[in-house]
Amino acid sequence: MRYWLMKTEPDECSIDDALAAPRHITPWTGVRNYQARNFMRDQMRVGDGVLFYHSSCEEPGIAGLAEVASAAYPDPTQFERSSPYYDPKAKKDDPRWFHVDVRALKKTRLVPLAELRRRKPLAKMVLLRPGNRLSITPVTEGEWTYIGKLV
DNA sequence: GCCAACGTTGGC
DNA sequence: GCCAACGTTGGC
Repeated sequence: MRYWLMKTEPDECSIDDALAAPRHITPWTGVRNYQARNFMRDQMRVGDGVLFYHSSCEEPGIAGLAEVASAAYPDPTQFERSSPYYDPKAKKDDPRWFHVDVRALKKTRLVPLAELRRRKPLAKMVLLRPGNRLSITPVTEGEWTYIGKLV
């Protein structure tokens, strides 16, 4: 069992949106970064823990808890010409982008980025590394447990 | 809206 | 395979 932090823009899909979806499931489409794709495709397993993170918004931070709900499968938006995530180089028989389904479990209090930075036990979180922009980052078991008590 | 940091692209 | 130019991310 592994743990992850997944960023989403609440304007696009907030924790409330994810909880309102059928069976609380959101297909995590639109990831167009190879490292993030590889995490989903190669390392995620059904049941892995997910910190649901709001980014690019008024108050960035952890907003909820979720879990990985499927194995990785090809992202259909890469083939949709009208989609902002359309990738002309992706081929049907050789998809470039993969994603998993995420099941939202609960909304938590918003734990702001500034608070995460302040918490000594979280000092080594990948999310907090200077210059980090990855939309999916691994979380250690220690960090997961600590954050579980915070929220 | 700014801008620093980073990833990707493509010419050579 | 290098690297400059460009586009994107995301906090502020």
